[in-house]
Amino acid sequence: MISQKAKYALRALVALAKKPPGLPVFIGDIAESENIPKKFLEQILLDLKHHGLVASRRGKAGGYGLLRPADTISFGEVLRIIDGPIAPLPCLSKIAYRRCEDCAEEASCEVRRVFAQVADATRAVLDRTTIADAIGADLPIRLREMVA
Amino acid sequence: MISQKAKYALRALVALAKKPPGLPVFIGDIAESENIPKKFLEQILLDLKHHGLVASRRGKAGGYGLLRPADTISFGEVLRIIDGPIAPLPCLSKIAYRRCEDCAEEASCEVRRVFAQVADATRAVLDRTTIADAIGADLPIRLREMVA
DNA sequence: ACTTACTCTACAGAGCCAATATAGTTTCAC
DNA sequence: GTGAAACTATATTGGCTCTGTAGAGTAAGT
Repeated sequence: MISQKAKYALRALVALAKKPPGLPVFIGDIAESENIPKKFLEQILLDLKHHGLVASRRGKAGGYGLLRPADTISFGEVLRIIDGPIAPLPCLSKIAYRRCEDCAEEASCEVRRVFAQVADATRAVLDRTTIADAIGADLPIRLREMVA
Repeated sequence: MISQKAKYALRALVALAKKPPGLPVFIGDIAESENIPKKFLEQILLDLKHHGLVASRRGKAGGYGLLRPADTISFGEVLRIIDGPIAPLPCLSKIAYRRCEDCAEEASCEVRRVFAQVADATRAVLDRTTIADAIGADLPIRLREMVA
């Protein structure tokens, strides 16, 4: 299960990507149209800003906008910012690897072997799908590459 | 991330499957060999028993054993018992569907569309892989069927 | 100046997770 | 039958995360 916060973040990015680029959008507008608590969304957008996904302008004509093209922002990147590692086990994470200290040997761990498959399958979707893909009608994503 | 509890449950089932069927195994033995807190493992096995995966015998020559053949117990089934729904969003769960009340229309939700792909890919692995598969060397699982 | 809106820190209630505690109950060996 | 070993069951704990809320502050335009 992804967190509510991650879901909000993705919905907000999708909403931003649908607007003409360049024009900043008010937090309040996104919050209202997407049904997200405004103060909570402020935190989320701030977080995304610190990671370079969006930019903001203050003042009366301020607001938020995408800093990078929508087709360069993957779902996986957003999830990692908001929720942390995508891997189902800490010993399978690429960005935050941690050994399972209760597990004898990693190489022979049957559970790990199976979840490695899950992690690969999940990453195949999340790291290849961008905000732009989500808006376009070209889903479902071809999964053939991951089988190779 | 799956819970520690689910990881313990899977490791315990794998350990049981490695033993000759019919002979009950002590909780204490599994706890020690798998490095699982014994009292915690008691809860977990009890839970699995209530769901019909394992059986127990009390008394001096008691212990736990698999109630069903290892090749009929999938990882997905265990995860659903211990951790609940596998789906990344409540509105994508088959066993515990719940509408996202903050989401306008389900059919047009871009986030949902993407995570439906994730859910399919995840289920393809977890529901096809059994405890017996995990022990055998026949991984990786062929993913071709899910592309079809 | 004044309004609007973004920025940032702090915090709080709820619920979940992992584990422990405690008190039984059953079975079998002897 | 007595006792030890082992399973059964419930309750509780401490810590943590999740989902927000509050409020003071800062910047930009008019």
